[in-house]
Amino acid sequence: MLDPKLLRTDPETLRAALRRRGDDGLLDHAIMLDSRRRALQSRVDDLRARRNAVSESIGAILKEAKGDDAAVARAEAAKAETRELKATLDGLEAELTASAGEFDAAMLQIPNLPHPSSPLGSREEDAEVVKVVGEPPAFDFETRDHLELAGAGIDMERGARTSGSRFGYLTGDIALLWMAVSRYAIDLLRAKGFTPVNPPVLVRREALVGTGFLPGDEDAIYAVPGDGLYLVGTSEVSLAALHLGEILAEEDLPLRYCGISACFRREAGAAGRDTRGIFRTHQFEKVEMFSFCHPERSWEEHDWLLSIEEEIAQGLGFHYRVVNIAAGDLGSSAAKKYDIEVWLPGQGRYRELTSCSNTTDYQARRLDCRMRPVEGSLRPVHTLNGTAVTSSRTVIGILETHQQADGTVAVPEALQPYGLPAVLGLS
RNA sequence: GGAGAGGUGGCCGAGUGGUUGAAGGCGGCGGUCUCGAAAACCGUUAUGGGGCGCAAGUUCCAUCGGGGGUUCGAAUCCCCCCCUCUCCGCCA
Repeated sequence: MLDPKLLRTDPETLRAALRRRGDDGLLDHAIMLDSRRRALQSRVDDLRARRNAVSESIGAILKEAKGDDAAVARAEAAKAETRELKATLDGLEAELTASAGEFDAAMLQIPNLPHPSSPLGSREEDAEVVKVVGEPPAFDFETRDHLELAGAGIDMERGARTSGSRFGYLTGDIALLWMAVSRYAIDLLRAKGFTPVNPPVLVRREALVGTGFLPGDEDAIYAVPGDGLYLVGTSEVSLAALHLGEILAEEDLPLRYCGISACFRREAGAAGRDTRGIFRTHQFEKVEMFSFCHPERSWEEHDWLLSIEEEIAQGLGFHYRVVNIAAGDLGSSAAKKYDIEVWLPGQGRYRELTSCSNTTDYQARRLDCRMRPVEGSLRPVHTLNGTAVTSSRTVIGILETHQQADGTVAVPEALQPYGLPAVLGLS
C-alpha cells in the first residue's frame, strides 16, 4: 500500500510514477474517496466530542446532586440530547465506515511505485539485460531436454494420473538431486546469516493481502474454501507474515530468513504454455530468501540478494543473464525486480530461473510491520525477497547444463558433498 | 470433537459501568550523584486518524484480540468470531 498522505501532499509524483507502470487508473478515484472520507471523519469527530462532553457532565451531575430533583431533571435533559446526537451519529458513522471501506479497497488495488531505474514497458521483452555471465555450454552431440535426461526420474504421466496435468513425481536420483540442491543453498544462506524456516504453506487471507497478491491474483491461487485458507505460491507469503503487526527494533534489522517450502500455483493464464516436464508445474519446492530491512538500506540489500542468487547460479555452473524487469511487468508489490535467466540447452534460450524484488514499504504497510528507530517515530520497514533454488527450474538447469553425450549428467562439484555420485546415470 | 481458563501499552501485570489512554513493575530516554560506570533517586516514555500551524506544537476523535449489541456513558455487561493454555476423547 502506498503512503496515503502522499495522495494529498504529492499526487503528481504518484501519478508520474504510476504512469510508468501504465496503471494510474485508480489514483484519482482514491484521491476523491480520501477527501470524502476525511470530510465525514471531521463531522463524526465533532459530534462525538459533543456527545462525550455531555455524557461526562451527566456523570458529574448525578454524582454531586443525589436526590436533588432539579439536578435529576438536568441529567435527564442531557440524556435526551445525547440520544438525539446518537441518532445523527449512527447514520454518519455508517457512511464513514462505508466510505473508509471504499477508500481502503481502492488503496489495496494501487500497485507500488516503480523505481526510476525500472525500464519503461509492460512486456517481458521490455526488460533490460543488465549483464551476461559465462558462455553457453558447447556440446558436440545432440542435446536432450530435462525430461529426456531424467528418464523415469521425472514421471509426469503418473503425476497426471494422480493429480492432473502439471503435476509430477520426482523419484530416485532426481529426488536426491533436489535435496542436495536445497541443502547446498540452505548451507550457503546459513553461512550468510539467514535463519532457515519451514513455514506454513496454508495461510489466511490476510497474509496474501499483506504481500500484495490479493486482491488481484485470485485466479493464480489455490483456495481451501471450507477452512478459509489459501495455499501459498511462494514462502515469501508466510515469511512476510512472520512479523505481521509487529514492531521491530532498529538494531535487530535486517532480519533475514530462508524459507524452505512447497509452492502451489494454479497457472490459470498459462494454458498450453511450457507444458513439457517440470518447467511450469502446479506444485514445486523452493528455498526462498526474505529480508526485513531498514528502510534506508533496502537498495543495498536488493543488490546483495541478487549477488547471492548469482553466487548460487555460478556455483551450479550455469550460464545466465540478469535482467531488470520493466516497470509495467512488475508484480503489484515490487518497486524493482531482477530476474536471473539461465541458459537452457534443452530449449536453446534463456529462461527465468530466479527473481529478486525490493517491495520497499509496500508490503510492510499492508502487513503493518514497522520499525522503532533509535531516534524518531515508527515507520514501515522495507521487505525484499529472492529465489535461492527450486525443485523445478534449478533442477532443470543442472540436468541440461551438465548433460553428457551418453545421456548421463555430471553433478556440479558444489553438490557432491550432499550425497550424490559424481555422475547421475539416469536414463 | 467435548469441558474449562484466558487474551490489557515495547514486555510483565492490575483493573466488573463515569477525568481509565488505562495503577504498579520491567525495559527505553533525560537528569541528579560519580573521574567514569553501577546502584539509588527525580522526571519522562502508546498507536492511528482529523482540524489548526511554515514548524516546534496544539486540539479533537478512535483504539484494552476482532466484529456487533445494551447504556447518556463500556477495558468492565450481552452475542458472534479468532487465538492461546489445561483436561478428556480421537488420530498422523
